[in-house]
Amino acid sequence: MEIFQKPTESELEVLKVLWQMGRATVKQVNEEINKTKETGYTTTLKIMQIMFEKGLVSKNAEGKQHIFEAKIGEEDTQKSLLNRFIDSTFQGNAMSLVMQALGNHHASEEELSELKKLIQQLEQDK
Amino acid sequence: MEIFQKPTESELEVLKVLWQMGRATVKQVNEEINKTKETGYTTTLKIMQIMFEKGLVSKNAEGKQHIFEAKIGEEDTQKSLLNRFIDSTFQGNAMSLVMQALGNHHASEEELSELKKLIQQLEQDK
DNA sequence: GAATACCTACGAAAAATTTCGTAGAAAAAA
DNA sequence: TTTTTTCTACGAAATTTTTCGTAGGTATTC
Repeated sequence: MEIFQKPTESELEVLKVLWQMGRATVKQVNEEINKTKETGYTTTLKIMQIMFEKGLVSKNAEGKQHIFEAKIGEEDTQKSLLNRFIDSTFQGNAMSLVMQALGNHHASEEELSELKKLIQQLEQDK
Repeated sequence: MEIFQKPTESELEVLKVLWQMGRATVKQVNEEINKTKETGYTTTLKIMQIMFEKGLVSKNAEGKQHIFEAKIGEEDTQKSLLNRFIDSTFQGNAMSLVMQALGNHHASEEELSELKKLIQQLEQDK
């Protein structure tokens, strides 16, 4: 993977909104972000402009305003960030991360059985 | 949790060395880091001084040199960073992270059976 | 068509992080 | 005791990221 530059924290927030909404204007993204954290319009705009330069989003003029879309997928991004995180924080030991995540967060029965299914699959693929 | 300030990337590198060695001088830490990435002595020193101010490490004069130790535990730190990561990148969805981590990284049979054991435990604790 | 509202572009300030040069103190060697 | 080596302290430069003010352009309203 590693096809794109690592998004910063702020950029990730923008991406989350775009993934959720599909396409959105700066105004919409900014409003969404402001539900969590007060941020000026031009701040969000600037972040999105930088993201455009980096190729993280696409822009499309529509009348006077621009419609933005994420150019990198949610799963791919998560995968890439996850790998980096495993390396930096868990010394590359993915299993250790899995165990900790399981231990610290409540899993529903459904989730557990889904997980078991995945494990069975992995065992078969040996 | 959330008892300590989030360590930066550089600080995490230092912590990793300290966790591994227990106690170490700046020189030792710097040498260890240099196996991966060229870094000047004073750079590492500065990082460690900042970490001391933040309370992430303790210092102990021993002769002219100082011996450092991590003041925050590896597991606690991992747990805290993991939670933050799950929130920022996986929208708080821990299971989704677990699935991706399992899917992307090869797990040995041992690891898988250990994992199954953990799942059984979780199921019992219902 | 002038005034107003709404957007984007640009640049620079502010903040956070990383890097390193220089000075000076303590120890070791000569 | 002088010289050299080895460390730490301090401060500032460089870099990266975040924030925002101001200018200018396009549409809308009166």
